[in-house]
Amino acid sequence: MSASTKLSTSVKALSFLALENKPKNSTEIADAVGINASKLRRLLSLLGKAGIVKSDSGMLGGFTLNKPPNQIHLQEIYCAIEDRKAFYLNVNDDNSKKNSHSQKVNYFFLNLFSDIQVEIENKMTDITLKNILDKIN
Amino acid sequence: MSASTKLSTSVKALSFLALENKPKNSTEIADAVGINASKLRRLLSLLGKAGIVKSDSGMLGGFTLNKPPNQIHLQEIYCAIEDRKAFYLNVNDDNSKKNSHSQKVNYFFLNLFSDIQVEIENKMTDITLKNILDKIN
DNA sequence: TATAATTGTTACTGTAAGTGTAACATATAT
DNA sequence: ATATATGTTACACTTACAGTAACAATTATA
Repeated sequence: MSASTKLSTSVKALSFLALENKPKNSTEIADAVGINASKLRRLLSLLGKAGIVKSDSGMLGGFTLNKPPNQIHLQEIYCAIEDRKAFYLNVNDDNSKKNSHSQKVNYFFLNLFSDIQVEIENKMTDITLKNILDKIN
Repeated sequence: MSASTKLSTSVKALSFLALENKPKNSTEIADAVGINASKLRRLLSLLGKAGIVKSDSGMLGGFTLNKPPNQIHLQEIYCAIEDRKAFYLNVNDDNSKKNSHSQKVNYFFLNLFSDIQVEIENKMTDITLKNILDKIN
């Protein structure tokens, strides 16, 4: 899954949990979201480690939100599921010697891409799960 | 090659042409940029179709810039080498039924990603090859 | 005209990455 | 005990990608 697909899938799952407001197992969530249950558990496991969802094993187990939707920011969802910076953009610097022209162009783009990433992160920090729920209902 | 790598590779090649200011064949450019010549020709071919470089076959052939560096915008380089919108971000909408919750979340993200893309495009429209050359020298 | 050098495109091969599923150890309520 | 969860690993399958090579078409030059 691409980073952006992971993000939208996570939000689908989280908003489902927000609306249901009781423990839901991976099969139920997977059905609602339209994704394989095993794959979803891998995603929810990451969200759990970040403290966004709570999970319980056993017969009455399942997943629930670990905090209210207005305290869950898009940015933290992204950071939970992706180790790289938001929407990482890369340059090819394999063959560039020190101080070469190639390397300087690389630096230019790394700076540019870094600026873009900061803007994206700022945008995502301003959006909470509650914002999204309000908007789509 | 990822979209962002294609872009930086293209700029490396174009800035090499700008500095040399005479026809250069694919082997020379490829050596300077650190990429396979055949691969580079595929990229330059796209830049040629967009009118950014001029190419000539034959013994005295090669590639030259088709307009001055201050008239070559990052945005048009990107459009030449990539058919999709700048840094396309996708959502998974395979299993979403009409008006379903899933689909609404998809729409939310499509809008968000579209906003981000517009911002990136604006940023790239403001940057010319000459800007880059001035900055890195 | 023959030749050498070049672009533009296609094809191919090996490798890496991604997808979807299954399996199973661990945990827990009844 | 048993049934039902999660969390993680493994695996087969497919897709995508990278790098290279090959070659027709084009063009200057002897």
